[in-house]
Amino acid sequence: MKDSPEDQIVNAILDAIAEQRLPAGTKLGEQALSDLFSCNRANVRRALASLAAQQVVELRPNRGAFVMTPSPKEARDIFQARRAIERTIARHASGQASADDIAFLRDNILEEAEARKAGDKPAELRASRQFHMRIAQIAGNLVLERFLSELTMRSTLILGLYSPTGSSSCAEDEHDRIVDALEAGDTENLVQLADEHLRHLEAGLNFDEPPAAPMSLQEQLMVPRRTPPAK
Amino acid sequence: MKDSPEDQIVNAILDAIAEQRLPAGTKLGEQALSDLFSCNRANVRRALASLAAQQVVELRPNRGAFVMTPSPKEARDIFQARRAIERTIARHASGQASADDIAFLRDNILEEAEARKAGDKPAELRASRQFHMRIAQIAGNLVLERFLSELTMRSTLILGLYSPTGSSSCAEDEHDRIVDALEAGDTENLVQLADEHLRHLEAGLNFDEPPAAPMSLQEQLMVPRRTPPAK
DNA sequence: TTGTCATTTATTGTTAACAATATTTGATAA
DNA sequence: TTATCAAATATTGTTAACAATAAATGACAA
Repeated sequence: MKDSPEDQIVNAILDAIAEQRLPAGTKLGEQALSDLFSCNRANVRRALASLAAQQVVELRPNRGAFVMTPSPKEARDIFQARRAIERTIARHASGQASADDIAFLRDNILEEAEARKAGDKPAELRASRQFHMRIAQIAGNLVLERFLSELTMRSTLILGLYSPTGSSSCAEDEHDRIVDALEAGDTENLVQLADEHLRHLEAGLNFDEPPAAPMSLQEQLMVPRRTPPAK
Repeated sequence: MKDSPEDQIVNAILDAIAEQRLPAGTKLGEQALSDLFSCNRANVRRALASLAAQQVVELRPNRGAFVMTPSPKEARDIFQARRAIERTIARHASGQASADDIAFLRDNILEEAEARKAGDKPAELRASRQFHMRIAQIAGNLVLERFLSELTMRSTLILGLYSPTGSSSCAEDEHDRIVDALEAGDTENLVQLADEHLRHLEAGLNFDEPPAAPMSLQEQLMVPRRTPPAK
C-alpha cells in the first residue's frame, strides 16, 4: 500500500509548502530531491511536472524548478476564487455535518489556538488548513475540494510573502462562529461568515514592500515538525 | 518561439479532448505519442503526468495512460462546480465586456450554429467552448479561467459518454440572451441565465445505459488546430 | 469448439551515460 | 578594490539500453 515515488515527492512538497517550511522561490533541485527520496531523476522530473500543473511550482527552462512566487495580482485572483468556492462549499455543507465532523472542527480550533500560543507556526497552519478542508469534505464535492486544496496551498505562499508576520492566519473566533452556523444549519449566515473570514485574511496582506525570499532547498522537507527561523 | 515537446503534447491532447476526437477511455500509449510528436518517451511521460494532474488523464500503474472516464458522481460534481464558477465569472464579467468582446461572442454564436447545421461536431464544440472561455477572460480572473478550462474539458468527456446524441450541446438562443445581458450589464439576469444554461446542459444527461468506449489511440490527434489566440 | 496455461510479444518502468546549458570561480586589468 | 571575462563546475535536458510487468498468442486437453 505504499505509493509511487512521484506521489511521495509531490505530497512531501505539498505538505512542506502548506506548513511554510518551503517558502516561495525556493529552488527545487533535481539531484537534491532524488537524493532525499532515494529515487532516480526521472521520477523527480515527473513529480515536478505534476506540481507545475497544479501551479505550486514554476518550471523555468534550463534553470530548474522553483516554488511558485505569486504576484499581487495572482494573490487577488486566488482570494477571489477562494471566496467563490468556499461560499459554495459552505452552502452545500450547511446542515450536512455529522456529530463527528463537529467534534473534529471544535477540537481543531483548540489545536490551532494551542499551536499559536506555542509559537508553532507549521502546526498552526496545518490545523487551519485542515479546518477549511474538513468543511469541504462535508460539502461532498470532490472537484471543489481539490480546487480548494490548491488554493489554500497557494494562499499559504501568499501569506508567507505579503503578511506582516502576525496577521498571517485565521482568527479563531471566526472559526468558532463558523462551526456554530454549520451545526445550526443556518446557511445564509454560514456563507456570510465564510466570505467575511476570507476578506479579513486578505485584508491583512501588504503588497508594499517587495518580498525577499530565501532560495535554497531547505532540508526541512523531511522534518516532521519544527521551524526555528534561526539566522 | 516554439514551445517544449511536453507543452505540444499536452495542448494537442487537450484540444483533441475538447473537440471529442479523443473519447473517454482511449489509451494513450507512450510509444505511439513519442512517434507522433517525434520526441523521446521521457517527454511523453512528463506530459502525461501533467495531464493526470489536471484530471483529464488517468494513470494506471504498469498499464499506461488513458483518457479519463468520469463517473456519474464526478459528472454531478463537475457540473455543480461549473455552476459555482461560471456564476462568479458572470458576476465579474457583467458590464466589463468591450465592443470587441461582444462582437466576438455574437460571431461565435453564428459560427456554432453553422457548425451544428453542417454536422461538424468538433467545430461546434470548439465554438461553444470558446464562448464560455471568452466570458471567463472578460471576468479577468486567471485562476477561475483555468478552473473553467479544466471543467469544460471534462464536461466534453461527460457529454460524449452520457449524452443521447443530440442534446449534447448548448442551446444557441441561451447564448444569445447571455450576450444580451452581458452587454446590458444586467448582472443578476446574467448570473441567472448562466446558471440555467448549465442546468439545462446537465439535465440532458442520461446515466442509465453504461457508456461503451472505443479504446484505441485515434490518430485524429494530428488534425490541424485553429484556435485563435485570446484578445 | 472452449477453457487453461505456458510462451511470446509489447508496453511500462528504471537506470546510467552523455550533451547542452547555466552558474560559479578565479585570474587579469583598470 | 571593482569589473570583466574565460575556464571550471554544476545542473538540466536527452538518449538509449535494460528490467519488470502486462497483454497477446497459440498449443493442448476436455
